[in-house]
Amino acid sequence: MTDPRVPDPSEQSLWRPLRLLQAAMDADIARVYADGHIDGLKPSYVMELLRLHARGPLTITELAESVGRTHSALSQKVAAMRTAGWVETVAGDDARSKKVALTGKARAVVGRLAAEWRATEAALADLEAEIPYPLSRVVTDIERALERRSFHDRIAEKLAQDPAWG
Amino acid sequence: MTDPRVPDPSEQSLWRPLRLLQAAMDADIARVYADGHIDGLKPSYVMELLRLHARGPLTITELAESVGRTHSALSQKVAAMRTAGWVETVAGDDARSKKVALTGKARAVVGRLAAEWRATEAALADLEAEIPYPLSRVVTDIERALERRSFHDRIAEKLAQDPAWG
DNA sequence: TTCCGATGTAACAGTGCTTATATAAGTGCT
DNA sequence: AGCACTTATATAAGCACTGTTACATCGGAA
Repeated sequence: MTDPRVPDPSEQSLWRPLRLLQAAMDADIARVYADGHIDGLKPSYVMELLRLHARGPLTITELAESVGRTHSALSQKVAAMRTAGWVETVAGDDARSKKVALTGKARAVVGRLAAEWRATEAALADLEAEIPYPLSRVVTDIERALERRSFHDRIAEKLAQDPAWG
Repeated sequence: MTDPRVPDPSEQSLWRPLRLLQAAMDADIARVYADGHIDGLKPSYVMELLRLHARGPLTITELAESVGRTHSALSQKVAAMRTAGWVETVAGDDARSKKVALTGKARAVVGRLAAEWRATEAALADLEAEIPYPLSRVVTDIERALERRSFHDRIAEKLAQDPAWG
């Protein structure tokens, strides 16, 4: 029952450690947010808040396009953020488009969010400096390799060579 | 309004490319499954099917423990897989525990799933060989660095140094 | 007036969990 | 045997999150 040709996902060689590492780092980032405990702020709002802070008031449509979602999805998210008191709608260029702007409450905490963000980036940069070959270079190495031949095509080729296939 | 001290997540330096890369590779793996178009097989079932194939019939509780979920969660997943015709319940060691086993239909396709899995691993191994410094070494490098000091602590330290904090 | 553009909202889909409860079967004690 | 307790599984109900489609509204432009 332990056929070596039958891979057991639990023993996965490469993909899994990478995922675990990334999940662990994500969890640590989440812990940082939790440490700072900003009351009622959902982590999923942070990106929008920082973007509004960096770019100033944006319309729903602009926000939607910047994250590749429908206006409806963003409208709902913004509505939730408004209910939670993080954003408010101000008059836009004409009366049909409104701009989403940070509230005072949001402005009071966005500095800390930005600091957390910078700290995460800085920690990552330090981590990079500490290892022999920077992660960012590996990423671009891989990206270049995948430009030459996509991951999908590589898998398909291996598959075609596998006698158990077809 | 474009304060350089205010990070805009859309311009994120390091984390984002890594996520995008991983998402792109995930999407390619999903495409491989879609190519093979095994009717009605949800990608989320693949792991369990391969595990059952590799290890033989397992109880719900064993499956639950192996993925770190409650038995209830697994019971529901197994029920769905049973409805879809991928697994059946066979008698276990005593009458209260049942073992989850692959059906003939599942056995007919699990060879292909295993081949896809192997192909993905092989493609990954080739990709590794193609880049100057293997991803797996970077992963262990980072793991070792994080053993010395956790990512959380690194971020917290950076945060403490940030005048905008507090 | 008619249409478009921007937004809001209702209804719902789907994944993947959780808690609490139900049912049944084994185990140990008296 | 009768009882309490534990183990294994099933199921009901619901939540959190995230997203979708379809429709409604309202202001501006031609």
